[in-house]
Amino acid sequence: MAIKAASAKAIRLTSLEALSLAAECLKTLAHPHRLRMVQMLLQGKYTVGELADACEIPSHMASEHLRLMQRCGFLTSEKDGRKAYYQVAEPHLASILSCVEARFGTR
Amino acid sequence: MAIKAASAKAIRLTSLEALSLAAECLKTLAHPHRLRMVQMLLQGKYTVGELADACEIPSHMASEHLRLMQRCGFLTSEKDGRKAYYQVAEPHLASILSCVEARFGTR
DNA sequence: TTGACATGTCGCAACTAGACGACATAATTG
DNA sequence: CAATTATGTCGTCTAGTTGCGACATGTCAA
Repeated sequence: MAIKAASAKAIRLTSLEALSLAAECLKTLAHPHRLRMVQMLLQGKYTVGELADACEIPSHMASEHLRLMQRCGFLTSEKDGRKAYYQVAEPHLASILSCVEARFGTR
Repeated sequence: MAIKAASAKAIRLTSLEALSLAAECLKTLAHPHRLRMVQMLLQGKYTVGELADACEIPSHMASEHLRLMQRCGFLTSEKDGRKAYYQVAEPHLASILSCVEARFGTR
C-alpha cells in the first residue's frame, strides 16, 4: 500500500480555518473602490466624503465599504464634529497594495 | 468658493479600471482552498490530485479552482501522461502569501 | 479492447455580495 | 428650533459565486 503522495513532501501549511479568515479579509479588500480607499489612506487620513468623491460614489456607500474594512481590522476611525476620519490600522496593507501597484501600475 | 478638499492633496492613484482588474485577481485568490493550493505551489509542483487531497475536496473541484487561478495568470500547467502538474506563474503571490502567513500564522 | 484512473466540463440549486433608495442619527449654523 | 451637512443603517433586488452530482475526455496497463 502506497504512502500518500501529498504527505511525502512535508510542508508547513496554514490551517484551513486560518485560511478561511484570511480569505474573508482578502475578499473584503478585493473591490475596486475599497482598493482606492486603502491606497489613499496609506498616505494620510481622509473623511468619508473625500473618499467617496475619489471613488465617484455616494458617501453613504463609501460609509458601508469603510465599515466592512473596519470590521476586519484594516481601518480605524475617529470623529471630529460631524466628520469621520479613517486611517489604516493593518500595516500589511502597504505590502499588498505595493503588489497591486507593481502589477497594475499607478496609472 | 472653496477648492475641493480631496483635490488639495495631489496623490498618485491607480485608475479605477486597473483596480477593477486587481480586485478580480484578489477575489480569485480569496478562497481558503485556493490559498492552500498557492501556498503549496510556492514550494514546488503538484498534481491536481495532490492539491485536492491537501484541501480535502474532490479532485474535479480542485480542477475548477486551478482553472480560475490559471485564467487570471497566477498558475501554469503542464501535462505528463494522465497527470497535470501546476506551478506558480505570478511571482507577486509569494509576497501576498507572506502577508497572510504573517497575520494568520503557519499553524 | 476493457477497465481503472486522472483530469476536465456542464448545469443546477443554494448561498452571498453589491448597488441603491429610503430613512435615521448627529453636529453645526442661522 | 429649523435647515443643512456628514455619516450611518436598513431592506430589497439583482447578479455573481460555490459546491456538487453527472458526465466527458484522455491515458495507461493487462
